[in-house]
Amino acid sequence: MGRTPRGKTREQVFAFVRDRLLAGRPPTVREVQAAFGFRAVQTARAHLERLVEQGRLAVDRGRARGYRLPGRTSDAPSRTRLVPLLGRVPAGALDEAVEDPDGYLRVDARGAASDELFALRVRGESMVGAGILPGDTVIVRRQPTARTGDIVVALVDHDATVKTFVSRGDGRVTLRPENPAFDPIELDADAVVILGRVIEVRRAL
Amino acid sequence: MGRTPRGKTREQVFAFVRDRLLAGRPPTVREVQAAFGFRAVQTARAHLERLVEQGRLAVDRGRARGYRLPGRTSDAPSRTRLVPLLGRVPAGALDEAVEDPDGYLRVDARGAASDELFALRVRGESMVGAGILPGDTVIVRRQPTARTGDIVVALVDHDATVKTFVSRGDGRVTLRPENPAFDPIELDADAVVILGRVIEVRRAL
DNA sequence: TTTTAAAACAGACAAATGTATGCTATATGT
DNA sequence: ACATATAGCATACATTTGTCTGTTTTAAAA
Repeated sequence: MGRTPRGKTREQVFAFVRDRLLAGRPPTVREVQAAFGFRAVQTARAHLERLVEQGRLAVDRGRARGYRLPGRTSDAPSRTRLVPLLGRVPAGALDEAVEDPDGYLRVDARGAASDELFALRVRGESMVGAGILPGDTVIVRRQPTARTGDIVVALVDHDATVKTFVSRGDGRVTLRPENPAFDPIELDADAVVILGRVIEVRRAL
Repeated sequence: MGRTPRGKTREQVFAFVRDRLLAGRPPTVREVQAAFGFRAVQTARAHLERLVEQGRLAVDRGRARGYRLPGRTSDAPSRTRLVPLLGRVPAGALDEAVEDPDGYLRVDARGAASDELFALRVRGESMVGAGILPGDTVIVRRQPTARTGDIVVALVDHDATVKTFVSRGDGRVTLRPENPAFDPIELDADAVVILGRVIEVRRAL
């Protein structure tokens, strides 16, 4: 009946579908219909199809709950990955820890594949000088080596720890805390076990 | 034909469904069937139902793509919102700035609606003591008031700044930098313009 | 005002999808 | 070796869901 002003309902439909998709629960056409009280399925479908025409939604034709967010828009974070948040990393069993995570974070992946990333809660104050506080979450890219100055997650005494990596010329490396109250850890270069490099820090307040 | 060892296929089915759910694309029974090459729909369904019995999956009965991860909301980023990243906030025109963002971040919203949040790049070193460094991104929940100890975004001299909010008893408030090299800002309580409270800090390395 | 396109409604059909029943084969424990 | 629960197969059916055709109403443009 053309009741609402032009395009207004459409915006609300888009917001509804987008939120459902971001929540991981794609809606059916009839769920959109019900959400807006349309008395005809086709009303909901017309809105959805128009959004597809505009490129604001994508769709798997013929599939139930087939509407999607378009793969890559310039506005939206194009490639977000789900990254496992690990409670602890017992003695090198990284792969096993990844299989049973405490949860998942959504991370804007900049070139890294999903299985290359994991997240970890920071314990202790050894990195406060670098702006990494206890309870912060660090997102780590798995890699066995590092460069001087990288902040890395390394295995020390069967526990994962966050430190600044410093390669020295004499075949030894230093894991440097960024807190004068802590002492640097020195190891043989071939004895240090690096789990990965910290690529992002997050803190909820 | 009972080919695979007990429970082994089930694990793989669970991993498959879990990954699909985390990716926001719940599978149908027949998609599970196809993914594992089962020749009968019921084979896939039996696995899924068993996982539901075990409590490892939940299900919306009768709904297409109705399998879900059980309640543990920590497992799935249940409500992620797209939050506008603002380049600058010129003199209070927050609504206009939100209309023309530099981009979007995906944020796990804990109760906050999408239009209540925005993100901002931090300039200056005034908050390094709180682990907020220049270039960090702060995610802000829009609110006009704050409590003592909150880290807020406030308008000072027509520019947005991040400071710790301290309410004093005498009708004045202090915006406190967390860096001894900076001086606190004192204002009348009714003169301070608070744009919102910082709820998350992110730093890309 | 007239015209036009968008918004909404109504009913129907077909495909996708969840569900059920009965059967066979095999791994596993006793 | 035997019993048994599990894994898997085949087929059918009911519901959900995507899709289509046609009509009516109304906001916005001409």
